[in-house]
Amino acid sequence: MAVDREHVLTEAAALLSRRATTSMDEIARAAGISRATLHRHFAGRDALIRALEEHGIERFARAMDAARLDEGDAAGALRRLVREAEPVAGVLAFLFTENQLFENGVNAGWARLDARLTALFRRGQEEGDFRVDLSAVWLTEAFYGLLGAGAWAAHEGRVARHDLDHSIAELLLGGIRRSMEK
Amino acid sequence: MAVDREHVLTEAAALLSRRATTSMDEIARAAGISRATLHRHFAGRDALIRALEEHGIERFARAMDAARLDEGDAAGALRRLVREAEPVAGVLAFLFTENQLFENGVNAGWARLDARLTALFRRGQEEGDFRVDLSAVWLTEAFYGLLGAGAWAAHEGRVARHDLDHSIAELLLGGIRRSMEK
Amino acid sequence: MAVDREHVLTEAAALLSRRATTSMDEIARAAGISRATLHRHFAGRDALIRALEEHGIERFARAMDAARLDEGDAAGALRRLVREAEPVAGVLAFLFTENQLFENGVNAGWARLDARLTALFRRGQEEGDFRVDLSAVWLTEAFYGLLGAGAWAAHEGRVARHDLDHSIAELLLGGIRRSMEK
Amino acid sequence: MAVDREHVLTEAAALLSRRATTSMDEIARAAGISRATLHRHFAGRDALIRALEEHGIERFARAMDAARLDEGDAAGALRRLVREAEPVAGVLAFLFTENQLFENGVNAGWARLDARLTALFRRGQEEGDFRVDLSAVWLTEAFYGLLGAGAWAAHEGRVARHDLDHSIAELLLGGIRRSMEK
DNA sequence: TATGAATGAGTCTTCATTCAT
DNA sequence: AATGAATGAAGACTCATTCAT
Repeated sequence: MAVDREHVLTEAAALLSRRATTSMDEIARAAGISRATLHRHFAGRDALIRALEEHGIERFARAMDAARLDEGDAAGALRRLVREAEPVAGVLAFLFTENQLFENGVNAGWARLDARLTALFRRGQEEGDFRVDLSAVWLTEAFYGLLGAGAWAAHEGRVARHDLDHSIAELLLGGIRRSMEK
Repeated sequence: MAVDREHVLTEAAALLSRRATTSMDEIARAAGISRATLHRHFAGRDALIRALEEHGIERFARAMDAARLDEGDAAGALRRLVREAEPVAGVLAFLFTENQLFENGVNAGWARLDARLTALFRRGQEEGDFRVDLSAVWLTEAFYGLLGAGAWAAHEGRVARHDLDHSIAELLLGGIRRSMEK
Repeated sequence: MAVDREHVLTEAAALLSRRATTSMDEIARAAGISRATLHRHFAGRDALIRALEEHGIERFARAMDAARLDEGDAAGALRRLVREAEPVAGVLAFLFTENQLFENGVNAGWARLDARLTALFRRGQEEGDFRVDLSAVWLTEAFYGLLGAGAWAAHEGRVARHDLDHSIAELLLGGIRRSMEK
Repeated sequence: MAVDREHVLTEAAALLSRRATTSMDEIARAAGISRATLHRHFAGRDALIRALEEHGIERFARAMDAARLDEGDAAGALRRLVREAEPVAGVLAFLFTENQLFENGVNAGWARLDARLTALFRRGQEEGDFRVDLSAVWLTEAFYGLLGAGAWAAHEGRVARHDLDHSIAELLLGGIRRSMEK
């Protein structure tokens, strides 16, 4: 009965994104294996988190690919990205708060993804679709923040998972205010 | 009365917001007192976090008062709230992440603050200023998410602290898209 | 199954009987295991003492069984009991001193053993062998007291362990005074 | 409001004889003073216990004096001693179990009192009143053991304090067995 | 390969004691 | 003289990790 790394990572992400101090024991139990086995598959706690990070990067990269960021107008691309990235929101939220990793700049993968996202916002600005008084870098951060808030709200049952894409994308694109032209 | 609880809590908030596993020793040292003294003032780690929660609630409540949420139009009130709440953003973000507390529903204080915030959004919708396709509850969550993202971005130096209020409030109110009427 | 709970308890009893403040570390070392392992087997100091109590109860109960309290005359039964119970005397003495446990009335096991002992004394009284001006309850307490004193005296080298049974049983049965009939 | 050392010692004895690990804080509170004040009057925990020891020695010595051990037959003297010593039983019991002191032989006072007690038993043996198959040293230990058991039984309400002298003295002198000549 | 058992390292917590008022 | 406050030292406890089966 080979252990399914993917499964373990998913469980780990679910737990760690809710409580950064979740113990190896809790993770192992949630994955249905023993602590020792968990250690056989991931050299240690750090390695597990590293793997989680890589897992998140990969899934987020896939979401970006699937969203075809370069096609059509920036707003449409952003909408597609929200839809594709939403399932990864939990992991992203964890990695977002797991600041040590970021501080160490351990993983160049993130920088690349951040860059792609920032590029999307910049394209929107250059094409005249997005406002320019909000920096593309800030919009990148805000994207993560809203995605995390959405994941959390859905998890807590405050927002219907069905509405999530719309809730996030529309807020991000149009803001709260009722706009005149509508 | 040499030890200032307020001071200790501020230091603790600063450290814990960045790393949830900060040890009691580190917190004590940052506050300029001994571990034993820290324990004299807060019965234990849990008690400290609980106190931090109460502290955050109180400061956020004060920010709400200072923002005079009921005066003027909802958008203006929201702008004022962002400005007043920004200094508390770090603590709020930590408490949000450290959600064990929330799960236990320990503190009714939060519910009350959430309600005030939701009421503001609802007022905006009723007065025709805010769009109604995004639920007031979701906007409440999104507010926290953006506030947290802003605090983090500023801490990481990706957004100038000086721009923070504007960045958060404008994104929240107007969204990314360049609106026609401007 | 390398660690033998029985062995650990025996060592713990030996140490704690002599010094109630013996540290977990000392106990662990005496048992030949690490502190962490000690904690793995006994959830904490309290749990260890609780286990010690159960252990003492069990051993004392076995001593009672072995002494066949109901057979022959009460005096003979008492002599047999002293002989069988003597090895447990140390633990019993500790548990008696460490009376927080008793105050909480945690363990009904004791009550049952006390009752058996009291019943023995009562039988002796009813059969005309034991005096009736000393209550059976008091004799029960006195039994423990003398057993403890004996264990202590032997440990301190003031009484030869070889004489212990005789010293305790004879004092209990016949008292100090030289009796006429002998 | 000068602190009454005697009062503090009495409270300390009461607590420590029930639980050897009673903290300085508990003792201070029981005595109605602060921890700091307790430390002003007794240089430290050890000093307090030392003082307690001396206090116990003194009171026990007085009890011996009052019992006039050398007068009349040994049995009568023993009866008087039990009566006089009974109020000190609690302290004695504590000091009896507080073995470290004994092991260190810190206090020659005890040795002297022990010697007086042993001498009484020896006198009884020499005068033909006490049996000689139980060593005087053992009888000394047994005396403490029974006194302690009595104090405890009375405290627990298992023996009426009124019966205590008789219960202890009679058991010690005559044992359990109904003697023929009575 | 998988795991129950064991442990070193480090954190939390408490206590006796000292200090400043 | 008395005490609230502060702390060093020491013990309890937990966790990530390793070992032996």
